[in-house]
This record gives sequence, C-alpha cells and structure tokens, in this order.
Amino acid sequence: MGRWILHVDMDAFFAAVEQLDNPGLRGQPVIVGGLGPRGVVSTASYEARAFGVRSAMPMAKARRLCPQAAFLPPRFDRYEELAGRVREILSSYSPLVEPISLDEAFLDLTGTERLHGPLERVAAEIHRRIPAELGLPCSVGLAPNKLLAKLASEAAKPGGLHIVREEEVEGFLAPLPVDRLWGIGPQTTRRLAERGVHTVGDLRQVDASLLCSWFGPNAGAYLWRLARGVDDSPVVAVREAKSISQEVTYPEDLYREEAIAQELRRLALAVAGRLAEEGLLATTVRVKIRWSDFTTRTRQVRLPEPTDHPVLIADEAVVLWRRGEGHGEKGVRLLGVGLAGLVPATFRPLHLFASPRLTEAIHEVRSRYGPSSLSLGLDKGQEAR
DNA sequence: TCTGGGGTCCTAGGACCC
DNA sequence: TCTGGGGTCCTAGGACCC
Repeated sequence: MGRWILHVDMDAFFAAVEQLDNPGLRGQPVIVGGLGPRGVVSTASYEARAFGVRSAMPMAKARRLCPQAAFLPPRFDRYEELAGRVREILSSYSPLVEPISLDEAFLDLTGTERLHGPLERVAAEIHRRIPAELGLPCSVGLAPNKLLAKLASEAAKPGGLHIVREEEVEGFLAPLPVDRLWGIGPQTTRRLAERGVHTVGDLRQVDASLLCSWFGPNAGAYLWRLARGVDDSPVVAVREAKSISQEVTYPEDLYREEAIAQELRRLALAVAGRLAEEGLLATTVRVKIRWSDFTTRTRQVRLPEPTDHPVLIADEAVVLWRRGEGHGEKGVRLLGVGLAGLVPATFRPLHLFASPRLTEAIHEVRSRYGPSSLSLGLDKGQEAR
C-alpha cells in the first residue's frame, strides 16, 4: 500500500516572523541569531542570503558580509506560538503530525482522500492556507515517504509546492548532490567524494556490498536505501524526550574553579527545573566541557536511582567536573549539564533519602524568585542535602 | 571568520556475568 | 597450558539534524 507524506518547511522562519511583526523590516536583510561576540546566525532572510549570509555562520562574518542588515536576537516564545498555529492547520488534515523543529513538520496523509479529496488538492490548500492565515511563506513537498517529501519541499523553495510521484523518484534523485540526503553530512560526503561518488545517481551505481565494506553493514545498507529513495520510517506524532540539557558558550573563557563550579550548579538547577516541569526523573547526569581550543569532552554518571533533586544533580555535575584531568592553562569556553535515562516521576523511589519536601521547596523558591535565586547558597550543597 | 544550542542515533571498548 | 563465548550495562566520542 502506497503512502503519501507531506512535508512543510517554513521559509527563513525566524527572520520571516520578525518581518511579519515589524513591517519596516519587510524587503530588508534580517539576521536572527546570537548577538554576543561568539554568536552564530540562526536564520537569515532571503534578502540577507543574497549577501552570502547563511545559517550557522559566525555573526562576526555575517556583519562583515551584510553590515546594513537588522541584527536581532531570537524570540522563541513568538516562534513557538506561530509554529503551534501551523501545527493546528496541519492537524485539520490528519492526526499524524510530526514536528521536526519549530519550522518543519511531516504529515501522513495516507488514506485521507475520502475525507479531504485528492491529495494534490490538499497539498495545494495547505500551501495556500499557511501564508494566507499566518502571513508567513512556506514550502511544501508531497511524496511517498518522509525522505522524498523533505527533498520535495526543498526543491520547492522558496515558497513553492513540489510533488514527487513513485515513477518520478529515480529521475528526481539522480542529479542531487549526496549531501542533500538525510543523514549524509560533511564527513560522509567527503568519504564518498574520495571514492568518486558525488550525486545520488553516482551513489546508486555502487554495489551494496561495496558500500558495506566502506561504511560498515548498517551505514552501508542505509546508504543503499537512501540512493533509491527507499524510506519506510513512520510519521510519529508523539515522541518522548530521551534527554534534557542546557549549555552556554561564555563570551569570555572561564578559568576560576569557583566560577566554573557555580556555573555548573546554575545549569544543573535549570535542567532539574525543566525535568520537574515535565514530570520526569533522570538516572544519568552528564557534563559537557568545551575548552578554549574547541576540544570537547563529556563525562557522565549513572545514579543508583532516578531523581529530580536539584541539589543532588548539581553536586553530581560538580563531581564529574572535578573528576577530569587537570585543565592546565586552557580556559573553559562552554559548559553544559544534561540529564538522560528519563522516566516518569510516578516511578519515584519511595524512601526518604531525597526529601521531596526539599525538592519542592527549591522549586518553589526558584519559581518565585527566579532561577538564579539559589545559586550562591548551593555552594554548600552537601550540607543542604 | 574561529566555530550556538537543542537534540537523536550509532559505535566501540571494558566490566561483569553466566 | 596461549588463554571461550555470548549478552548486557556503562561510558565516551562522534556524525548528524534543525
């Protein structure tokens, strides 16, 4: 049975929202991203892209390429709100909506013809409704699976609608560079290029056994399927989070032990707060360190039992940090604290070791006085527990 | 031009157990 | 006396996505 998957991609979403909310910015180059000394571009409007500005580019370079642009910090609450309205529109056509990020989603339309009519018409209607109702441009792809639907919406950019039918798949894929395929990034692209493989058509010519000898059995088989546009992964409407994390790149490197420990505690309290908001407990605490030379290390520990105890999590983060090799003269560029092994808080262990009353009290103070209100006193974490 | 922050998934080695 | 063979858990790192 053939499937029909639709992919919606909002064009230059963050920048488009800023232009929507501030008409003076329309038609002008707009760059949204981190404005600090180490910021990068999140989204550039098409007017800014004309100057060579791209996502993930250091903001310093963007400023040089396009100094006349409006440089704006992201307003995630506003983007969430509009992304929610896009999802509402999509949900009116099928319950199977899978958001990929704020600006992208898949929709499984298989079997909805009787309700909504021919799928070409449904795709056209979605493509028309989103800009009409939200004032934001989007690109839409319709194809027999997620892989192809995403490539179709990409082919439709900006602002278009593209349909790929089963019989068109081979011709549609063949000329595309391999790095357009989901899962083929810079490393794999480089390794393929070294072997003379540049386009999807080239990739299709390579034997499965040869691909497996290059990339191992799993990745090899995966690439073989990609080259043929084969993808049976389902549209998954609800996904449980597997991890929660928070990290910060500092405008200037950190060197002082106390400053580093205090930052780790602050991050730990923040993630623990999100954990509790989600009604979850975590069994693994992870610390991420990026040194001034950009080498990145992670350390993690599995706890004897799941917890959402902010002080316990903060203590573990600091212990993980201190466990590491001495850092010599290197400064710390980034710190992160992550939680994994998430389970619903209904699994909370029943003994008294981690007092729920203390946990509640800490959440209470943080929600009333802000996330930083507890950071100083918690340097005595062991006593507080 | 020195390179964000939020994630997911895969691999590989060592410990440990039967 | 040249020393099995899985399976599972844990940690660390890396590729990749938006």
